[in-house]
Amino acid sequence: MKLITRDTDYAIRALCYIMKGGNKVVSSAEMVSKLHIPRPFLRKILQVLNKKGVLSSTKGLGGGFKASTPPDKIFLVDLIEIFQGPLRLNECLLRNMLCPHKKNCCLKKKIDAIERYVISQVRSIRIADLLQKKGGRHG
Amino acid sequence: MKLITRDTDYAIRALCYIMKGGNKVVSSAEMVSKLHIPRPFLRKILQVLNKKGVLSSTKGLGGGFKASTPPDKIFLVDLIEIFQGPLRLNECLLRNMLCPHKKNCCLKKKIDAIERYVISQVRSIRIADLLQKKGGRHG
DNA sequence: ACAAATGATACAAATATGGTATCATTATAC
DNA sequence: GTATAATGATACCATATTTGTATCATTTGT
Repeated sequence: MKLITRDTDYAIRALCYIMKGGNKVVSSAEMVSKLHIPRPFLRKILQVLNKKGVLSSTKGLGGGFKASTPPDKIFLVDLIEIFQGPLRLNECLLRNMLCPHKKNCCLKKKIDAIERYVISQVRSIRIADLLQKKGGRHG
Repeated sequence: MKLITRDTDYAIRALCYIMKGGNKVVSSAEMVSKLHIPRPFLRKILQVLNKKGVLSSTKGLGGGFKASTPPDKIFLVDLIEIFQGPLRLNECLLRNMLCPHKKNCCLKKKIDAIERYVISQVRSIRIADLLQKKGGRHG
């Protein structure tokens, strides 16, 4: 089970790279060569971040991406939800129908509690927290 | 992202069913009809639980499965690991090689902390805890 | 006009999940 | 000892998700 899938991870790396460069416009080509992410895949990810308003893009020669949100306003949970959908540990479903004992299933209750904790944690982690020199994510 | 996959969930249901019946020998056919789990899938799951020593089986007419471990000695984390492998939230891998900044990646550290919490929680949940009349999992 | 960049979108490979199918083996009842 | 009811072993398959690839259109700076 992965809390973070590869696209989310790549998105984090790209955002950190852009932020560390002082949020100047960075082309996908530069990020590909520095971060070693497959080019078409990274481009797709950047386009998603653009559409979601995390990044803004400029086309044409000298174009690229910059952040449209400061790094202390971008939370890990947001990126997870963009690329992986709502963060849920608890998909206790029988086929298509819901479990008939859903209401008072005590396992569900316990997992819900774990889920709430995990969400509260990833909600507290900001891109800004990942920019320290030690412990960076530059490649 | 699912903390518990369907096979783990079915395994829990089967174990609870057996335990609630006082740990008498129960056939897979009975559990299929009572728990509404696809027969070949449940059989496969029961065979795994047998091999792992959680259940013991008897063949032939009147045969079936009973628990070989009391319900307060079977932990959720064990079942998760049997069916889903080691519980890891943190599969921060670049292709096949490890991330070069693994050592002091601060995102990894944060996720590790979350992971430790989740593991401690699922380690604390026993089958016995899921057997209360209210909040049961009988179907 | 050309080149360098992104936008949009469709396709594809690899893996994980959820499930089937079949035949062999064992044990009980008669 | 044979029929039957059960599990054991194992191979196969369908679907969804993840992780990409490929292509062409559009925009912009020189």
